[in-house]
Amino acid sequence: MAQTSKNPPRTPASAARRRSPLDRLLDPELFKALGDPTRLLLLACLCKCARECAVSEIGACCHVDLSVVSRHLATLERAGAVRSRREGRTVFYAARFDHLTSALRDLAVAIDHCAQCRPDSPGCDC
Amino acid sequence: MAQTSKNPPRTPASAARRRSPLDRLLDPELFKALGDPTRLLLLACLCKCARECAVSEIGACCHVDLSVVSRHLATLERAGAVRSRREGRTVFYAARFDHLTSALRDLAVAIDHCAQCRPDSPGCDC
DNA sequence: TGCTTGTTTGTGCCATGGTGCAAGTATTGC
DNA sequence: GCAATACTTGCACCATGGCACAAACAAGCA
Repeated sequence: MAQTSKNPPRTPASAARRRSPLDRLLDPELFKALGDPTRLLLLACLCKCARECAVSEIGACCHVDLSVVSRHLATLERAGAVRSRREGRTVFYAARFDHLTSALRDLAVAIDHCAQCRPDSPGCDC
Repeated sequence: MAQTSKNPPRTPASAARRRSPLDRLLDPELFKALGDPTRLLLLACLCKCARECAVSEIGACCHVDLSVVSRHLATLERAGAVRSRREGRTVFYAARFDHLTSALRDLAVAIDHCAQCRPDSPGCDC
């Protein structure tokens, strides 16, 4: 079998062609969702509260229109950072702790793996 | 002393007022830098190669102008994801493995901490 | 001093996206 | 049904940002 594919790629071009766990974990949607200060503030509030919070309640933590808060929360939900649940007229949002931490830790593991791979180290799947 | 400040915040509004490790770790600049697909591709290539790569070499891994690659690399460097070093005419970029993984792991730890804090659990600094 | 290579910076174009306001939808209570 | 509450969606405005092209800058070489 191709032993070469078990070593780190020699050039960025060959690295781009090769599939690795990194490609799945470096999710642009998640990082794009976390790239806005207002959204980070909302997410931080949900994490700190560590419970389900209503949209109107969450809106009190920053100075933007409630419609903007609603949109930001929807963006965070699409990215997998929070989940929502409707109860009557109220929609509750909560941080997805497990999903967030595993996404971060899995990525850290994948990056560590790349760092440890050397041209002469077998078993590399970077 | 204020025992209440040692419990999780009860509302998102009070959570926003409170300083916690999360506020420092949820860095918009880092996530904004990681929020673009082209930049993620460049970073992935640098991680997979696990060595210093020249700008022109890195440019071969995606189909955008070299000037765009240069700007993306500068953005990644400002965010702390990569470092650069000039050697003659050539500028070498490399992934900052330790910085990246510690940023991710520290954030995971802070989020975990929030998840475990309960209103009756003392010592909370979320 | 040119000439070449490697990279960055200036500029304009265009798409994306954050925002407020207003209108619409969903659900409950009277 | 009607009004009130809670949230979402439509829309217009504007700032940001990714992009290509061209020019400038940096460094080595003839």
